[in-house]
Amino acid sequence: MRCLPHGQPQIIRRLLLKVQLPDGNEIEVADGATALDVASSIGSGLARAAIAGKMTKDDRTEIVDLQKPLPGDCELAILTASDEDPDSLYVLRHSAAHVAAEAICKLFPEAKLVYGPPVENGFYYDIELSQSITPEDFPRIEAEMKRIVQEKRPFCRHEAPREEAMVKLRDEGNRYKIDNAERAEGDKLSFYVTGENVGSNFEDLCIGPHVPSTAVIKAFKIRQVSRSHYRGDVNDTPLQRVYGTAFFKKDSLDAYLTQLEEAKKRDHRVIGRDLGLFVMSEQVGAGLALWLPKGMTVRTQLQNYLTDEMIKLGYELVCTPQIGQLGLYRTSGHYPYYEDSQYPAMFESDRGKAIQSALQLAQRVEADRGSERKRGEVAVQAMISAMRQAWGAIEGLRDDAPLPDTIERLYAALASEQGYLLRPMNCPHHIGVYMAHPRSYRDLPMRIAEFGMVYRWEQSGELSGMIRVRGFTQDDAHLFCTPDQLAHEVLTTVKLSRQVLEVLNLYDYRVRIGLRDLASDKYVGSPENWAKAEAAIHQAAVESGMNFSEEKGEAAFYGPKIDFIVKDCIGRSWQLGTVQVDYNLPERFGLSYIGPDNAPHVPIMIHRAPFGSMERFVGILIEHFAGAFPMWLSPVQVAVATISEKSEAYGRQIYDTLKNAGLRVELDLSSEKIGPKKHRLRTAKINYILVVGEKEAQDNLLNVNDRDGRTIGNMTVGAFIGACQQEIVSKGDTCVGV
RNA sequence: GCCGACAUAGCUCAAUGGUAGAGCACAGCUUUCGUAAAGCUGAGGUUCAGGGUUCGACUCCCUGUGUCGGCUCCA
Repeated sequence: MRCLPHGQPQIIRRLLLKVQLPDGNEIEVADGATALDVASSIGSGLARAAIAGKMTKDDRTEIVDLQKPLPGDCELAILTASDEDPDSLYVLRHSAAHVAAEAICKLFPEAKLVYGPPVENGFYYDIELSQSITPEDFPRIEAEMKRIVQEKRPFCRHEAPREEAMVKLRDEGNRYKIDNAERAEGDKLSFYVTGENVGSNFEDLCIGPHVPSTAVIKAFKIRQVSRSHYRGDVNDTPLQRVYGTAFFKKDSLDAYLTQLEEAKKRDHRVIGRDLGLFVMSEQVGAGLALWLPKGMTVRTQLQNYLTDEMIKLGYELVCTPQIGQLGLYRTSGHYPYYEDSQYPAMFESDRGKAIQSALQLAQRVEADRGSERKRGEVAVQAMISAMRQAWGAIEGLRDDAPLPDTIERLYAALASEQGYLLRPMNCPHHIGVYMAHPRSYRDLPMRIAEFGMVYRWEQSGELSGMIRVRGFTQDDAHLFCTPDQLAHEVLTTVKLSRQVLEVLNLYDYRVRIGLRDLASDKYVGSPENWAKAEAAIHQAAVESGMNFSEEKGEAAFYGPKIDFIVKDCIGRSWQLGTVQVDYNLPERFGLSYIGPDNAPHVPIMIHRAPFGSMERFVGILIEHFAGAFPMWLSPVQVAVATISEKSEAYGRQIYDTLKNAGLRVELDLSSEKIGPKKHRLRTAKINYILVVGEKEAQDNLLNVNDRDGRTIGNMTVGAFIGACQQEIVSKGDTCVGV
């Protein structure tokens, strides 16, 4: 028994901690025990495999170092060196980031470390370094990392009181670390040394946790280097961001890298070109897709499907133009608030065009400094005086005013100029449809739909194939309803959105409720309206039974929304379908219906687009199916390939029969051998390839092959057509077989 | 928009300041072929556009356009 200094027997208040394990068992360990102690008490094998603990106490879960004493009774899971466990990988990759940073610092002594977190599929480290790191440097970095790993150095945590630590950081003089430390919470700061030798081994300010030793980091790869800015601020210091990944096992790394290679082959930009689905033309303009006939076939099938479903649900189709008067968008709030995100307005009068030009010049000059700015200001003044001579003075505009005032006056002058805007959204036009007649509550809900093309001036760096474009087609509809009808209509639209994803086998989506950010001023409408709209959206999400996350600041400017988000083949997330509840635009446009009380009421609008954008949706779909569309969507469903010229007549006869049966069919009479012919047709992702030669002609049969290389067998034409029709109706089942 | 890289035949890529080339695809011919690539021949180029340096530019410099990877943004 330990004794107190006074020699009195110690009264032991607490000897044991209760630790609940994932299997439900509870074990007791000594006070001060660590996750490693718990692992050891369960088994030495587990202790060897352990890399961290996942501890829950007071409903808070955190991942902790193996060596950290447990704070009291808790739940604890031991994280082991498993590539299957995202938590284990998270810790591993955090540690790998430290090793990468050490390697980079050794090779580039000038490098200043900024921030190096684990991310979804690996880690990155932001570094300030004037010299560019290039892919040619990656093998050197990896070799240096390998050396560090082979030294089997432990990760050792050190804590210091905040003030003491800050002194040390200031001595080091790395502004980023000082900044990070200042933003860290708590009265202590922690550091991790990669090794046992404080002072000589690599050390980084870090909250942890880390794996016990570099030896655990068995498989890693530096993959990419790119640019970023400190704290994401483009005006702050430019940094180099080195991306890497790490796994516990080499096989897992290899599998991951192979998967990335495979994913690249699914890229819709490559498949879209190879299969002749769409092109992007430099002559037409960035972000403006040209749908080729085969791509348009896919799109038309999707549109027909959705249209049929909408008609069943009581929607009606409308068609509206792609531009509209500026006044419309002033009322809606799109113009000039979102001016930067729109194609420039087309002003009608010379005066309007001149003011627009002067404003654009003034805005550009405002960003300049020094003599360049002085020259610019002179040019702006010259434009203004020329305008005065031509059309008279612009109200409030003085020659000697500072540039910001001039910009404000030009803006004000532009506000009364007439012109047109390429529409960024369809809703104002659909509101025009609503306003075509007086409406009664008996007309509601009114559901109007249009595959409407809209144009947005996306930043040039954002454009990406069909997935992020400047001109796109929304499968847009607007529902106008009474408050009583709202909940039911929102729920129905949510169901429709899920239905279209799932009919295409797209189950891997997440649902996000976008709410208003109270701190932002980008929203229109009253807090009461917002509260009602957000409640309606929330209720629909709950009733639909989906898992969802709620995110502030993701609402549309007129209302909250439910977004369906999917990933492309290289892991980027994109919004597809959306459902939005809007109390505000009806108010802004003064919409009304006559209620049963014979008084006017303001309807509520629902904006919804299950595909979102046809361009983006088809892009994602190309990647999802790797170009091998289910038969109902395929641009070419069947190919007839003749063995030789001797079978040409029979081939033509089969082709005509299939075409008359409504199948999309291609005839290949070329003089190649059947091997290369099949190869070409399979590469074109045609669902079924019918080989026809003298034998088939004699027996009046088809030799049916699929695009995966399987020979299905011989069938009669009638049986084949029947199976195809069945497969088309099923929207995804395989029905052709013998 | 910012940072960086890139732009050569339809596609993938060569050509280091001195006559722009290959494979695949395409066209013609030969072959009439039985299930993952037959042979020969041919055509195809304002080397993204415009300007500059140079005796001479695909190559070096500037500007613009576009593409890619990030950042930032996405009503």
